[in-house]
Amino acid sequence: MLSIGDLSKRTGVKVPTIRYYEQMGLIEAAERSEGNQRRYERHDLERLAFIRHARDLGLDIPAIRELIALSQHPDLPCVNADRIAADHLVAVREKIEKLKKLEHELERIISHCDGHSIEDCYVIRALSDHGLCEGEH
Amino acid sequence: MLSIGDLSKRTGVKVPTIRYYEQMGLIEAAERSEGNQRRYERHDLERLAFIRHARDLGLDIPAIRELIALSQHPDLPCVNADRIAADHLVAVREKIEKLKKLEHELERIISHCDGHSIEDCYVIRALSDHGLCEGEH
DNA sequence: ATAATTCCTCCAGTGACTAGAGCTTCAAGA
DNA sequence: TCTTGAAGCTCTAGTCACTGGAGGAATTAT
Repeated sequence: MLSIGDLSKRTGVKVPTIRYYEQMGLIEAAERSEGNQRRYERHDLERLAFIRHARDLGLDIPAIRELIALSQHPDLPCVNADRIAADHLVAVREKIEKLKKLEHELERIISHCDGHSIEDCYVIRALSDHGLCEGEH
Repeated sequence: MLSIGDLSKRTGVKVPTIRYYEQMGLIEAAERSEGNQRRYERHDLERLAFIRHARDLGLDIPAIRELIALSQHPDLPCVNADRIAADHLVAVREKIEKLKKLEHELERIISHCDGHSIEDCYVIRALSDHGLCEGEH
């Protein structure tokens, strides 16, 4: 039997976050001690590790809820789980593309600036005048 | 003289967002018509375009506030403006790196799944067992 | 003159936590 | 057994950059 603090230390998930996950329905409401404190078992440790891992991969809470629901029906086909992961991969790739464009644009703006006065500052000028940009954004 | 709706159409910034920027001190409180409606001029159009552009580049509101303040002192050296842009570039690069790791991990997880039942689903198994991961995350 | 559109302010919601107030329970040492 | 300090409890509010809606006033078009 683990206290919420023990569970937190073992998983690296902060105490308030565990309570938040309970509230969001990702973790079942834990049993309570006589004094109303949450008590957890191995089962909860695994569930929380699953959630943590999914969050680290950037999945949002509705997606995690769905994955948990799916994982409780071992006999179903796993296309839905695969779809969630694949959709997320697409979203991650889109974000990378956007950020690469930003990176490129920022590099260009910074490298054009000679570091003298604000008056001639390419950073400021580029922001003021979209015409100085290369890509569309 | 432009209404807030005109300004919105010309800049692509939504009406409530313009009011929000005013509240955040990025735009000066506009003059008002007799009936208390905001009236803008070319000056405001430029300011809003500047803000929009900076937001598109991913700069946050405090950074934009600082850039605006700097831009109003043309005689100052522009190292501070350059620093804001450079710091942001570093942050963008870090985000890209993180997302690339995620992309890689998701690709691996998805490609390992044979698409049969949840019981054997690699997506679910990988989430349950961090030991199946390659990188640290 | 009337109708349709746009504007106003104020308040609440988004996602995924995080922090604090004020109180209760637990665990360890004296 | 008593005490004390840490950890737990609930509830509320704050984060960031908006976004949306209610309810009412002003403006514009017909």
